[in-house]
Amino acid sequence: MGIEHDEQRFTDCLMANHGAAKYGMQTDSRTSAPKNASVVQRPIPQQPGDSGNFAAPMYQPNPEFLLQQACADALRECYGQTAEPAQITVKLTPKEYRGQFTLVIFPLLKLSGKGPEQTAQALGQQLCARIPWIRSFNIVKGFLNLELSDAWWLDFLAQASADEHYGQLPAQEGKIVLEYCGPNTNKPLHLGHIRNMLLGWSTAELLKRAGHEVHKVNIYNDRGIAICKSMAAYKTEGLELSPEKAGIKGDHFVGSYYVAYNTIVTQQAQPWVDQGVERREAEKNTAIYAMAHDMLLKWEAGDPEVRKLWQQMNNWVYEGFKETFSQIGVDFEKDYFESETYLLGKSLVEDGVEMGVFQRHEDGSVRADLSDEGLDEKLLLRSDGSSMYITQDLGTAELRYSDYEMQRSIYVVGSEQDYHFKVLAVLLKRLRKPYAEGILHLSYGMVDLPSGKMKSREGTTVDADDLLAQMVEQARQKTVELGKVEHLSESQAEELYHMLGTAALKYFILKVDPRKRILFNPEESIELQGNTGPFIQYTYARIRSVQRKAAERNLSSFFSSSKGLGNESKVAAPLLDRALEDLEVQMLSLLARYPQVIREAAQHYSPAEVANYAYELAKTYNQFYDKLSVLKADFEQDTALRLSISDLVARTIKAALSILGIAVPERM
RNA sequence: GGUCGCGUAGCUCAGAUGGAUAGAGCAUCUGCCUUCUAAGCAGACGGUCACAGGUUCGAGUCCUGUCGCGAUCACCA
Repeated sequence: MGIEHDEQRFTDCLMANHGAAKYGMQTDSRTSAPKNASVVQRPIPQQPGDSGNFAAPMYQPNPEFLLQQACADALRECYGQTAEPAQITVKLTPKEYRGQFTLVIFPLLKLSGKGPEQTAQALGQQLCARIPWIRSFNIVKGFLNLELSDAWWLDFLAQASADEHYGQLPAQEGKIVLEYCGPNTNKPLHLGHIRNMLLGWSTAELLKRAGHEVHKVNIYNDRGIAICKSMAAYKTEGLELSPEKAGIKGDHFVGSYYVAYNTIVTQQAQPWVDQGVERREAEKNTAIYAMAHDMLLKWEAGDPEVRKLWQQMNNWVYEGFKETFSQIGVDFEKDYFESETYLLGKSLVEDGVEMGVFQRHEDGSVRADLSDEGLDEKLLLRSDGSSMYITQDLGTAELRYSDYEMQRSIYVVGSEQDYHFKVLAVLLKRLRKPYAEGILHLSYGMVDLPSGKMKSREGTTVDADDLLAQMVEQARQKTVELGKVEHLSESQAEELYHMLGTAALKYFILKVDPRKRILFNPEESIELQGNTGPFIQYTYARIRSVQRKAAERNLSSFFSSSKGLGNESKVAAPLLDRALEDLEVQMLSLLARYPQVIREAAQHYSPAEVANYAYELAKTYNQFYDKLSVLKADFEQDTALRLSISDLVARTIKAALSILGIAVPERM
């Protein structure tokens, strides 16, 4: 029996609706392997995307669900009461109690009509008697703690080991387009973009693991007054330099002119300010503002000279961004440019006017009255007919739908734009666009410095390239300090520093709930110990080291991940002539949760949940490693079992971290 | 002012259908490398879960109000 049968079996467990078999495999004793696991034969086809009570069909054993079912049945038999399985609360048992799953009894008292102790006792006995894979139960107050049999856990280990893509959920229907990054092209990327990119990229990966088809796209805000300011400053300073000549990365090069513009405009505006004119108004009187504004108008008119300069400066920026993307490890399937969508946006606004859902005012401006939605009146086209930020987004949405016909569009954009995306969704709905319903703003909190918000005009931003380089350098210092570079070639060492440095940064940012703000203190370096990326990487490297030694000594494991389960006679786990250790069970039950973690994290669009799980896994493994020797266990069998557990831990760590864009080293 | 979001240990964070004694890491202190990688493990210290009511057998979690912080409501993007 191969993998497919195993999958089928557990699908059956979930879908079956009568008989003892529905609770899963049958076993003959608590330490032996399942003897007749393949007896259950009820091929019920599982439709992809068919959710039912589960958002995703799961092939792994899902004890929580099985226990809910079983408890509902037990209630019927003990008290003649019917309860919805979904409404029965099954929780993971806290470590300080015996068992892995806990049935909360309190809500069932109305049904039983008995006290908590009595009800728990009755249900516990009923469950234990009927379900072979429940080994024992104990009652603490109103909580019924259940301990699963060792056979259950060994069977789980057998299946998960055989599954090369453990944790990959079955395919779901409907395409998703996920937009992230969305930079302006007048300055380099900063820490805020880093959070955006990490979140966007890893959410996309997470959704893929949850079975979705995801397309990552970028949108460049490549036109408008901002880039014209850089252009004006560049022209003012003589059009002579280039990134090559100056020896500066393209985006930084262009960004330096944006800074130069601000310096010049401040100087030029000073006389007016001295006379009491407000700074913003004063700046409009300056020569350099006039130049930038003139360029904006010429750009719209298609003036060849302005367009050429614009294209050149943008290209420099794209070259620079490309390098940063590659450093941080993010990618895009397709790029969108505001300059290519704003006209389409304008025409959509005109459509809206014709449909009567938008109003053209006397001054020529077009607005949408959204007051009946609890929003304000929104300006869509200025009185001079030029487009707005929102106009461009309308066009981009339309173009994107013609490219992908996606079911869901996810926009990874900061929470300061919550209002903007509310408006966008309403506008598209008014235009009766089929994709309006699928708009989802994945809103995240901003990154704060101890001094407050980052402001590019005040030069308080943390530059993305600088920060990455700093992290790599920090990893290098730490590694050298620990004396771990001896066996590495120079290029291997460099690769390791990059791996560790970016991991520290990525984990630091991704472990936080996306909705929350992050406080970043440039004075304090990002940790490399404790709850960090390198800690988890270290755990992986540690396991790999054990595995290398095991291979040298020709030690075999219970289940080999690469070979699968082989032929049918080997499907049953070897007999284990002892009970599992607590830490072994703890490790296995944690591993068994992985697919569920993926499913829930994907539902919440929260890579942070994956990050926290990976940490828990690594932390628990280190305890396991400390207390239970793998290679020097008393019996060969213990070594074999622990090698199998270690292997699954390593693979699961690797898989979970890969969702976060974190690579794992073989040694560190 | 309207709307939305957030207040958990000295600091940074977990605690997503309401469940047991609110958990980690950092920092401070104490142990553990002649045995699988000490970027580790074990332990100590540290909490009116902003405040006040309410719902419930049970509230950090749900509801109402108050306070504090932030965002947003532009012919900016």
